[in-house]
Amino acid sequence: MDDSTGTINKLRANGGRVTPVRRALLQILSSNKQPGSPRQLLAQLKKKGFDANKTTVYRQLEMMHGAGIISEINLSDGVKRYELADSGHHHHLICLRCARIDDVVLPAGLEPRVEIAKMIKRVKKFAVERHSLEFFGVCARCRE
Amino acid sequence: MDDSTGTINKLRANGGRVTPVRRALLQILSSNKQPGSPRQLLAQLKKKGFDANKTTVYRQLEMMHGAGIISEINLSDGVKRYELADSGHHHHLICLRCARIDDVVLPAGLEPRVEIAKMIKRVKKFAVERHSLEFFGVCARCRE
DNA sequence: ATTATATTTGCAACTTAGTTGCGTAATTAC
DNA sequence: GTAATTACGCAACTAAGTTGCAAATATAAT
Repeated sequence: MDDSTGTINKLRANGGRVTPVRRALLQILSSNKQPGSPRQLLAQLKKKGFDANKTTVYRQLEMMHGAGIISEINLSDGVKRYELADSGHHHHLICLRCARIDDVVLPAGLEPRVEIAKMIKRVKKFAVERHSLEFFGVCARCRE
Repeated sequence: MDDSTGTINKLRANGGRVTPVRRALLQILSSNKQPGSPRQLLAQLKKKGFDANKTTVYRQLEMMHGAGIISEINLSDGVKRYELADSGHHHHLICLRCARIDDVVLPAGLEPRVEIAKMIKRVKKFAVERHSLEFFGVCARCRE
């Protein structure tokens, strides 16, 4: 009963079957400290002994993303990254030197959700469903 | 003396030569209402009678981006888009139905730059250099 | 437990974005 | 106008991501 039990139930709830590859992928995602690219996740699967195929990984990620189990992150390098969705609403700090990705949770007052969404609806008649906010800069380690 | 004159000077200032392709690209970028992908920009070039090559377009965009003449936008579809940098700091509204991209300028109070950057430096020791904030939702036209 | 059904998987081939090396062409400086 | 340098076009390449289909396997029904 590790961290991935909850997400496995979510899988079942979405009519998905519980296969070894899926179980392993979820376990990997739940133990990863940083969002992983399909390529990295595939490598991690192989390290675990699964001779998985990239097609499978892409399909799993797509399915789990659609089911809201994982969320997708787009940085500037053209590679998608995935992390468990239940890690709470947060944003990312991307280090321009070492490429490390850290999380940051903004205090409610600074979170751009509510007020800005209202203003955009009023001025632009655009209904915001979600936003992405990423910060690029230099991390603590690289600044020393 | 159209809108692209200024950017052509920026080109010269950066040691760049003024070639027909560059002139045309800048003209296209300055008349585009939405950020354009390399593919779109190449198509626009061809429509103007330049039998340009995609390599050239990629190289131009990279160079102009490096020189700060244009800025790069990364959405969720794995395609980079470019717009003139001197259009002022703004964010994008991306319609999930029609894929149209609109701009929005946030009032100073709602702009996540200053306060959040300070807080991130304090708490995470991370020095923010730039941020990207995009809103995904449904545009006015598609909501009717 | 066994079987039937539907989903998942792996493979190979494909598409699209973007890159690299190099010879040719064009711009700028003289 | 000529030389030096930069930009261009082409072809070949890498890497991300997709698609069709046949074989494998998880689930549900017996």
